[in-house]
Amino acid sequence: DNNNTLDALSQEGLSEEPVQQEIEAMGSGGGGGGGGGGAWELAAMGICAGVKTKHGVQRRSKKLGVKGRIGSSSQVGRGDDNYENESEDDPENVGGGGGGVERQREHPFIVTEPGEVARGKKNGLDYLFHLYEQCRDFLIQVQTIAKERGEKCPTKVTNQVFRFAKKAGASYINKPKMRHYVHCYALHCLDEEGSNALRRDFKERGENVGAWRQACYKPLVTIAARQGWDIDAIFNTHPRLSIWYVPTKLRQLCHAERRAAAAASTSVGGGGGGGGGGGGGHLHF
Amino acid sequence: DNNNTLDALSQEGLSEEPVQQEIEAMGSGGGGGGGGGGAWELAAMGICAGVKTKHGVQRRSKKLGVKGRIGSSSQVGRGDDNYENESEDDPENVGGGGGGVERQREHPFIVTEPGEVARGKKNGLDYLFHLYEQCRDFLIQVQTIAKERGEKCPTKVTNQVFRFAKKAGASYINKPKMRHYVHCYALHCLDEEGSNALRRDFKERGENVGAWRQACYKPLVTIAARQGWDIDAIFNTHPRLSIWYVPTKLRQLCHAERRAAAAASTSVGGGGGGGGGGGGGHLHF
DNA sequence: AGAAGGACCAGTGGTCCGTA
DNA sequence: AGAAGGACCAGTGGTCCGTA
Repeated sequence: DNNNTLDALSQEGLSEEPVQQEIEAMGSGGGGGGGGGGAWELAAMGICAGVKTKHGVQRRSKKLGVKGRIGSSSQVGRGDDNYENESEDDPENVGGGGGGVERQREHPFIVTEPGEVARGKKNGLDYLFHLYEQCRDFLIQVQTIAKERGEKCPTKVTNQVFRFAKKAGASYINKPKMRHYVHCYALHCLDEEGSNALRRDFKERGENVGAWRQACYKPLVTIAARQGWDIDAIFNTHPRLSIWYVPTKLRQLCHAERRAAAAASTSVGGGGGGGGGGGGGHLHF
Repeated sequence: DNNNTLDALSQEGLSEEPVQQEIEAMGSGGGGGGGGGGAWELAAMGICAGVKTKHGVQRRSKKLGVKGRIGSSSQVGRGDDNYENESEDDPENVGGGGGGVERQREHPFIVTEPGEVARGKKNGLDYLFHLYEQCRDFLIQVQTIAKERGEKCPTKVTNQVFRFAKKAGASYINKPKMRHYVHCYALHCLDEEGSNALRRDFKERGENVGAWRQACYKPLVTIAARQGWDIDAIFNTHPRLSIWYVPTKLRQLCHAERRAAAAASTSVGGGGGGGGGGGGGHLHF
């Protein structure tokens, strides 16, 4: 259990000070939750904020060689987080540039068994799945604020939620990453046993994260087959999964496999009915 | 009943030939339906297409003095409905222009009693509400196609549905109009008796459509008050209303009135609990 | 003045590809 | 080579305002 704490703190080198302002605006929200959490929660919620960040200084002064975006830059919002003090047309900033301050990124994921802590500059899969739970918490907070203000209330993890997470200091959460692994989290939600088995198998065989990620599709398609191929219903029915958009590729795989199954059953007997299923598999990934 | 047919045909002067292609791509879809329809349906579905349009000729050759849009114009989609043969930079088309071909619009709405047919170059409110039912039909068709193709399936009347309606020949359906009167349709769905009474009242007093439209907000807020102020739940719970986005202004009015009611009950007794309600009204439109 | 709707705009879902 | 994520882009929700 102490290991968990250590691992959580290994993230600390990348976390920013949480922006309290938005958090203050809302009631508690969180509530429910269920299992997990613990040390994760502490690091995530910025409660470890007392610990100084190693690279903390330069973070805000970077500028990252931004290319001139079209539009936007008008509405400033109520946040005071806008630091646009340099003229956009300053010829010194255009083109080459890049002051040399190295970009910070999250450590890459490795395939870990359930409960296993990643060593070195790596993150484990328990941590990955924990990020999804954190996003859920952020969504609940956004929903609470929206209801209080009588505004439209998101039912999914939207851009607005990612923005909120970032403002709350969870700079390690971003849309491309979360979308990339949604189906892995889905398998974890829908068949934790199966998900765990897959993790052990891929770890044992020394496969990388990309291979494990790819392998998560197939069992999901099998689950969908058992439930009438309705992957949207499967997501929407599950309390923790319902807040995530069904990934395009998973939807396509389910559709392709449904077609293949239908064609097979037609060319063989023609019986038609639903039920049963399972069997071979015509998946071409 | 014959009058209905006549009135439906009065729309015919503005309807375009339906584009069958997309319609062929899908199964029947429609189904359910319930009440109304009849002659409306015929005109709407383009079954009267045999009747020639008076202004049919110039329709497609207009060009309407389009200002140069940014972006788009790239992806052509699978439709063959793209008639971009004139160079965008043709100096003769830029600026002044306008060949003189007059723009066609739908006749304006007037306040009519239930069952009453609008005379002259006007449309009645039964026709307005019928447009909402038509949009529902178009949505169901879009959903059917999406499911067949294994694509994301809209639950609301989206831009995609409006585009589909237009391609299917229902050029008289457009987003700004439908959004403008959503709350009027909502009242019609949620309290048809009340809606009918309001129509009779406003007709009798010779009020115009804008005044009637404004007056539709208040009874809706009263309904919301009775149901715990959750206007989203009220929309989503109703089978025909659930496909429409809650109008911003209606949401704001419900929120403002909820605040006012809460403040009043606090300053008087402090009792707190939900229930009852009704009473005075602090609405400032 | 009253009303219909083309056209615009800020912010979305989705993910590529320059980066480390 | 494998992976994280800034940044982009087509199409969305929302509605203003030039038009009739």
